[in-house]
Amino acid sequence: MPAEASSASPASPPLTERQEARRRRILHASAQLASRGGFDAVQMREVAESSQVALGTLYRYFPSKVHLLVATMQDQLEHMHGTLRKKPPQGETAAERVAETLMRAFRALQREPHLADAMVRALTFADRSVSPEVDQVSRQTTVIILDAMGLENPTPEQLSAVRVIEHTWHSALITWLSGRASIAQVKIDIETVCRLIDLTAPQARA
Amino acid sequence: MPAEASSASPASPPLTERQEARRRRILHASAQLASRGGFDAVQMREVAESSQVALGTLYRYFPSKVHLLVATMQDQLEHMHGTLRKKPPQGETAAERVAETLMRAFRALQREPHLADAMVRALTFADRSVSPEVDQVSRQTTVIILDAMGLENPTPEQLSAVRVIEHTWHSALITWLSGRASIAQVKIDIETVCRLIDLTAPQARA
DNA sequence: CGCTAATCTAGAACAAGTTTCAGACTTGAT
DNA sequence: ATCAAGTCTGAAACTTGTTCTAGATTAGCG
Repeated sequence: MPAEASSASPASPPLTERQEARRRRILHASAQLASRGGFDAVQMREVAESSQVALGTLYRYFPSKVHLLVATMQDQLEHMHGTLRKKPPQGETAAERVAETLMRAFRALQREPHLADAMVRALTFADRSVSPEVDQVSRQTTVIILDAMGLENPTPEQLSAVRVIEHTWHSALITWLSGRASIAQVKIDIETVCRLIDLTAPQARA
Repeated sequence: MPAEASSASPASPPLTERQEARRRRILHASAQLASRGGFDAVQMREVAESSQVALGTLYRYFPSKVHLLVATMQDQLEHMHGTLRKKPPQGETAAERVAETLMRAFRALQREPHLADAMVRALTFADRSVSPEVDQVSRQTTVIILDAMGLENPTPEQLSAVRVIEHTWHSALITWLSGRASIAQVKIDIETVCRLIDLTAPQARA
C-alpha cells in the first residue's frame, strides 16, 4: 500500500518532497497548537512561525484557518481509522459494534479535548468553500461506521441510519465540547441512535 | 399573557422602556442583515449603525457576535413556536407528528436561508461562554418536539430519543446550509431519526 | 429642582484572519 | 549551465470582532 496523497483533490499537481515536508510541518504545528488551546489557540501567524513557513505560503497550502483545521482532522481521522482497524469491535450486533467503535473514538478525543474542540468547531463552522474537504471527512467517517457494522452492501435505509448516526455523533460532540452535556450523556445518545441500525436490519420491516 | 422578558437570565435587572426598544432594534437589525447575507453579513459595526446604537452599547447588550445571533435565534424560535402551536400536526403516530413539525420548521427556514445560516452557524460555533443561551435554545426546541409528541411525562428513554432528534436536526441543517445535502436528504434524515420515537414508545421494550 | 450613579456615544486602539507585493529562491526544460 | 515560470519569504496593509476611554445623557432619588 503506497503512502500517497490519499486526501488530494482530483487533478491536483503532485507535490515535491520539500512541499510534502512543508505540508506535514504545517499540519503538525496546527495539531500541536490545537492540542494546547483549541480553536482559538490555532493562530495563523503562529502556525506559520511554528512550521517555518511564511504566512503567505501557509495560505497557499490552506486557504483559510478552517481549511487548515479540517485538513488536520482528515489527518487525525486516518490515524484513527488505522488504529481502529487493528482491533475490531467485539459486540454481537451491528449496533453494539458501531456504538463501541464510536465510544472508542470518543475516548481518544477525550485525551486531547482541545484538539477535538478545534477540529469539530472547524468542521461545523465550515462554509460552502470548504464543502469538498468536509465531505471527505464525512465519507471517511461513514467508512469507519460501515466497517464496524461489517457490511459490504448497505441498503439505502442503512445508509440513512448511518447518516443519522453521524449527525448525532457530531452534534453530541459539540454539546460535550461546549460543556452542555456530560460524557455519560454522550454515551447514552450514541447508544440510543445506534439502535436505529437494528431497526433497519434486513430482516426488520419498514 | 404578559409579554415580559421570557429570555432573561435569573436576577437580570429589568430594562427601561428605551432599553427594551434598543434591544428590539438591535435584534431586528441583526435578523435583517442576517437575512441578506448570512453569518458574514452580520457585522457588528453595521448592526450598531442600523439599530442607531453605539458599538459599545451593542456590546453591552450582547457580549459577542455569537451571543447576538443566538439571541436572534431565541427570538425567532419564539415566533416559530407560536406559529406551530396554532396548527398542531396531524399525523397519527408521535413519530409522524414530530417529523411533520420539524419539516414545517425546515420549510420556514428555507424561506430565509441566509438567516438560517447565521443562526445555526452561531449556535454550533458557540463556545462555553454562550452555553446558557445555547441551552435555552435547546430547551425551547425540546419543548416544541415534546409538544408535537403530545407527551406530558416523557420517560428517560424518550428524552434520549428527543435529544438524538435534536442532534440530527441541527447537524442535518448544517449539511443542508453548506450545500452538502439536499432538501430531500434532510427530509429523509428527519424521518429516519423520528422512527426512534416508536422504538421508545411505552409499550416497546428496551 | 439638583445630585449621583449608571448608561450611552463617538471614536480610537488593539487582535487575529486574510490579502498583497517586491524581491529571493527552486524547479524543470532546454 | 541557463532561462522562464512558478514558489517562497518578509513585511506591510486591510478587515472585522472586540476593548477602551473621555465626555454627554439619562434615570432614580432626596
